[in-house]
Amino acid sequence: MDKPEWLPQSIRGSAVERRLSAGQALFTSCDQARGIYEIVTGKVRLTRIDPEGRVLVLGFACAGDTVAEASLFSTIHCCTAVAMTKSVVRMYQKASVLAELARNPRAAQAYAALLAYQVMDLRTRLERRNLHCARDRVRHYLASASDGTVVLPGTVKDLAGELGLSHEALYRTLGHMEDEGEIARCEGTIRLACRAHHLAAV
Amino acid sequence: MDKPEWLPQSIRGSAVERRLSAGQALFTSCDQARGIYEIVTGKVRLTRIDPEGRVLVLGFACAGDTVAEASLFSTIHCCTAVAMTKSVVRMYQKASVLAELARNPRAAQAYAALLAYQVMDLRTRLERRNLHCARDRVRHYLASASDGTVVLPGTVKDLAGELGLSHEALYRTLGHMEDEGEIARCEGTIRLACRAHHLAAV
DNA sequence: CGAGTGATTGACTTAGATCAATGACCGTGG
DNA sequence: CCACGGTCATTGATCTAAGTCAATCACTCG
Repeated sequence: MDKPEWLPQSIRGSAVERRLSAGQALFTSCDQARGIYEIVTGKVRLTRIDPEGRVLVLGFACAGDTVAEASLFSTIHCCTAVAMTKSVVRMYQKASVLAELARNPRAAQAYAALLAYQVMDLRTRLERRNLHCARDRVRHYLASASDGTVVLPGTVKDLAGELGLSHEALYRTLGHMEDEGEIARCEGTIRLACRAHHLAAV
Repeated sequence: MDKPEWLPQSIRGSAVERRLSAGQALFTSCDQARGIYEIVTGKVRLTRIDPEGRVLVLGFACAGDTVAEASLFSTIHCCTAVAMTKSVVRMYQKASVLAELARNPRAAQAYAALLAYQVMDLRTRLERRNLHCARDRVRHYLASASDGTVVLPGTVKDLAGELGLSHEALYRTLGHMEDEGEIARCEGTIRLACRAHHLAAV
């Protein structure tokens, strides 16, 4: 889910490559956690399926990202990873990563920093779920974009899962926000209109 | 938020103690993160206030727990910690903790494990927010109790914040579940009724 | 003994879930 | 090369669970 700078070159050699076709699962919820994965090429979607059958999007991993970092200390995976496109991944055995972390304090600290970042990110997402109005959730999501432009990592439907909205509700909300000039959409990207323009439209 | 077994005895000495009265803030959102805190006695509530002014309960820390572990890699706190009762806390300077982690691989690994656990916990909470029906969220929350009995760490109102419900909705839901025999409540604890009994009531 | 807060219940309103239908697009296999 | 099945994007209509406003009672803390 984030840059694997913390993975020292030294254990790269022990990794096993695996290729996936679009739609193929890398691992699914409750599978044995055998190690962590680095995405070499392609894109992987992380999800959980709730008891109701609803999809919770946990995130996306692109080339260079690692997934299942937190599974290092767990025997099973708690989410499902599915390749969105034809992808190549590298698996690092749990044992060798743990050994490396024990040996290399710099790597251990970088790994801890990565996890700390994820904790903060998850808290932000939890905070977003606390907003009751669909539009506020979208605004909160867009607020993370420093330059006012967000490139959607997945489909709009995926975004709906991430925001905890039905896809219909999200389509409508985006539509309204566009009508009112608050945002502009174009090919999988959303641009926040400058404040002045938006205020003018209201 | 969790047991500080990872805090090596060696840096305990450098800690600074501070005492708080009930309702007093240990730190608030956007404060400079100076270190991590261990709760010696008392109880602390971690919250975030969303843009709407709504309270998101991030968790509670009791004697022995540490808070703000993830702030070790951040310059500011992203949440607010308020003492729920008269409390005593110990602060460990950021620099000395980081130095210790760099020196002591065992501590670093334990710290990483703690963060990994938090990541999984947060994902579970996010998953809970994906449930749309109040009752399902309550069930999901209670499901984490292995023995079917949950001792509420805070007030029912706090639980409402944790579950992302208005307190009224939660009171009503708990009331209905109790009426139907699905749960039993007593002095801040909730007991899941045995399945047979519940089914009989329906 | 008031002030403040939690717990609880009632009445009303609404945002969003749900069900449903349509058009666009895409990869695939005959 | 094209028909077909699948998914995404979009919009409409309907319904309901939960939010909001409001009032009351119990309790605790100076």
